[in-house]
Amino acid sequence: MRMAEAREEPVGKAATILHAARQAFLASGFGAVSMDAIAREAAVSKATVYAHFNSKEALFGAVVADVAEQHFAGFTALELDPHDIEASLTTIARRFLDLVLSPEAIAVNRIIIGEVTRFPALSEVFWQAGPERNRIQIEGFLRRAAAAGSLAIDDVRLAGEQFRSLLRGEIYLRRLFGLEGRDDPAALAGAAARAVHTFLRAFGPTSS
Amino acid sequence: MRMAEAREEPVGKAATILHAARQAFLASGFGAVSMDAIAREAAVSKATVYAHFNSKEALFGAVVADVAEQHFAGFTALELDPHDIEASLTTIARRFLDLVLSPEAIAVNRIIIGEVTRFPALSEVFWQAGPERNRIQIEGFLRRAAAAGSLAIDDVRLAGEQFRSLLRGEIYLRRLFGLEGRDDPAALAGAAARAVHTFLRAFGPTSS
DNA sequence: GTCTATAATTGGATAGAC
DNA sequence: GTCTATCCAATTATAGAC
Repeated sequence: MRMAEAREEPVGKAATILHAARQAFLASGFGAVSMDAIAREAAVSKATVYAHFNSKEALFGAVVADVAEQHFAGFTALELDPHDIEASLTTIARRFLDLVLSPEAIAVNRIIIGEVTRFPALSEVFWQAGPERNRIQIEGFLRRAAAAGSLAIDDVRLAGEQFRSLLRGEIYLRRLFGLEGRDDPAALAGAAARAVHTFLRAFGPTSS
Repeated sequence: MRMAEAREEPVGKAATILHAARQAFLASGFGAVSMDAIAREAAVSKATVYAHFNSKEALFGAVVADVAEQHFAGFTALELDPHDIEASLTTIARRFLDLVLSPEAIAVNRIIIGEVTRFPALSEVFWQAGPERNRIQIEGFLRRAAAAGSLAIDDVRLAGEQFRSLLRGEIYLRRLFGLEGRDDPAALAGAAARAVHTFLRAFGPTSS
């Protein structure tokens, strides 16, 4: 039985190459990064890169799968109290925004969107590993909250989609377009609060 | 005084080249398109392309500016009646979705997002020509509706942002990721109706 | 301005030694 | 598996004739 590999200091050439490729692709996209640059960054020869990954496309796919799997795995809403609706929604909101607005998530979104015509399959992989998981977690909570009488929801799927849409807001798009940098945590909390506020105006127990 | 140039059949080599480049870039992105391909498509030599545009980057920039300017120019909400709130919001909603979900808009979004690290300035150009215009039009209507007592809005800017976010919903993201094709108009109308419905639950005159 | 032909470079991928 | 050296195709950009 082995320990899990460290995240910061990759062990082995394959991990080193994957790590270097990840940095490079997330920073510059697919087209602007050369295999030479990746090999240089990983401090190995190009032949070694090809010994582990058959092509640039394959390496790119491995990076996307790696990022998606690792980055979105932790999102959960299981332990939240459906009776304390505002606090629970606010917690979900902050977790969601922390995740989707993180520089790494934005970078992955960018390259997948930009290369969707060249790698249509990657979108599907990413969507299942990322947004779908978030959706299921959030819908689970909304369902429990509706059952507890904390929310007046007919269509849980729709309400969940609208909640996530309110959360993303304009800031997510502006980040994708590179129009603003990293928010301070206070701004993020404010965005979460405004989305929760409006969501509760529409779906709160007293609204219908 | 000359007539405006026809849109379908570009007049002159420069326009022909721009047209061909537009088709190619929108279909495949920046990196996957070669100047050879553009010259071939435009039925001119590569030297002629370079006679009109100094570089591939410059040609790309011209395409983005052209698309942004032309595509978003027509969005307006000026003539809508703030007293017939549901109908007016629904009209805005359909126009907005028609625009932002159109294949051409999705394609432009994709290439700008994908190349944002290589062409940071293009995002700004596009944002001003597109989303900002939509925002201003929609806020103008919301302000009139709030003044008329048709909506209960404190912060017009926020309400407008949330309305647009509800409209984009999941479908906009799924389009960006290439996960679904062109909607039939009925589905689009349904998405508009659901967003308006929720918006009115939150901001309608009876809700607060 | 427009063409043909070509320069100059880059970049993905591999051969062969160790 | 790993390296050095190299091949080969594609691509941006330009020279020079008309």
